[in-house]
Amino acid sequence: MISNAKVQPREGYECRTKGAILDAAERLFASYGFEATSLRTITMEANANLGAVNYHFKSKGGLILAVLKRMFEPVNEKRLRLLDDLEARGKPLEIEEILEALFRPPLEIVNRPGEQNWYFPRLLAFCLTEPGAYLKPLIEEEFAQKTRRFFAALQRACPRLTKEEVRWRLQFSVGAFLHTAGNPQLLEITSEGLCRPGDGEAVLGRIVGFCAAGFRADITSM
Amino acid sequence: MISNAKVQPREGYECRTKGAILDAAERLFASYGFEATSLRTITMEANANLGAVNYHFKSKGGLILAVLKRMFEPVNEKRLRLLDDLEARGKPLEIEEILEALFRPPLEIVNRPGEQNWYFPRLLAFCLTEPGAYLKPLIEEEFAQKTRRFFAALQRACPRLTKEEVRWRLQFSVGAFLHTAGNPQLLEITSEGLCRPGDGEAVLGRIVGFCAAGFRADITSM
DNA sequence: GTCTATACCACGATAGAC
DNA sequence: GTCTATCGTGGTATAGAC
Repeated sequence: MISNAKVQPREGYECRTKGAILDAAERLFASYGFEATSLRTITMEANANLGAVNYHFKSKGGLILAVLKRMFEPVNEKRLRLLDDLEARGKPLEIEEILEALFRPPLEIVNRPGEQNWYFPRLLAFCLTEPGAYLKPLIEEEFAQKTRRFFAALQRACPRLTKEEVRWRLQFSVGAFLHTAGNPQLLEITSEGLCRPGDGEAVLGRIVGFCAAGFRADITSM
Repeated sequence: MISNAKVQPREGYECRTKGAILDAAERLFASYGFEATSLRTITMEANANLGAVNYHFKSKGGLILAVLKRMFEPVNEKRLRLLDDLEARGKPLEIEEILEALFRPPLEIVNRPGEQNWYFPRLLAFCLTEPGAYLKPLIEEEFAQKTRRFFAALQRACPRLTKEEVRWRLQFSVGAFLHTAGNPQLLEITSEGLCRPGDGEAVLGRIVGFCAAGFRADITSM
């Protein structure tokens, strides 16, 4: 309570440690997974001390959360920007356009050439099946809120469907996307080489087409 | 090499240990996840010794594999039996019928009343995003092979699509299913209570309808 | 406020006795 | 087949240096 001025790092100490840990963690998590990457490896790679993790991120779960958050923020921003652009035109949105705005940003990161970002939706898919409760705040903050606008846009694009029905189909679409983009190497195995996820643009077109058809369907069996 | 006869458990020692460990592991994995469940907890619950795990299953990964395999086998058998029944009728199969044969058995397990099997597709989804390589053999053996017949059936039901295109759409469908059935509690959060996955039959109808429409779509954007 | 050193306990694996 | 003892490594908590 006495002094919270002068919270700058002292001379010789910068807050570069925090960033270095984040960088190393992101790279290592992506290569070996959360569990297989130890804090000791991360801090060694980052030229930092083991205790610094606990100081900056409280726990390993906190570090994972910070890494994921830093990765997802720009993607979600881009998604909303694309949706803004669509809505700024003034005319009604096509289902395909909405889905493309939703799926293109993460796929673009994966297919950015020369970088090892293929793992991005993989982490996303992984964090959505992670049993630990420590990811819940991230999911709520970064996703539940952001997808709300896409949900609303889809409702407007599907006036014949109930709100509930639209939400179900959004759920199916996200699942189709994650399971495909999130496990490229798994897809190659199970499809026995038939599906090559390399060409992001083609994958995007396929998914969008598939899901849009699902949104347009009249489902009678209920 | 000398004697592999007489591999019966010694007097006072039975091989009930193996089964007890499997039972306890299945229950605990489902509740707390693979990582958060320790071998010590499992063996304590099973009234067995820590070392017994290593003896019977070689490693924790081996135990996980054995648990999953025991869970998935009856489901995959039922899937193929349903497909057999359809094909035995002699007339061409509808896309909806094939998808239902694929998705009903796992959903039935989840919705079996009075048992705590809600986690079944959860484990399935989890094991498909698990970074560790130790699940690959299971995936190949239990899934890649079994889905081959469903793939073939879908090809026959969609004569206008190329082999590759059918395989992509099967991938999307599986993703839609897993992401929905695999994380019921997550769905309730992100949909803000709008989607209640409780009624398995309704969910099945929705997913099947959604995916079947996707299979019927003419996707021009490629 | 930032970082270091260090100790602690739980975990998975293994070797060897019974 | 089963059990015990022990090892190396992991995440975490803390006291104290700068």
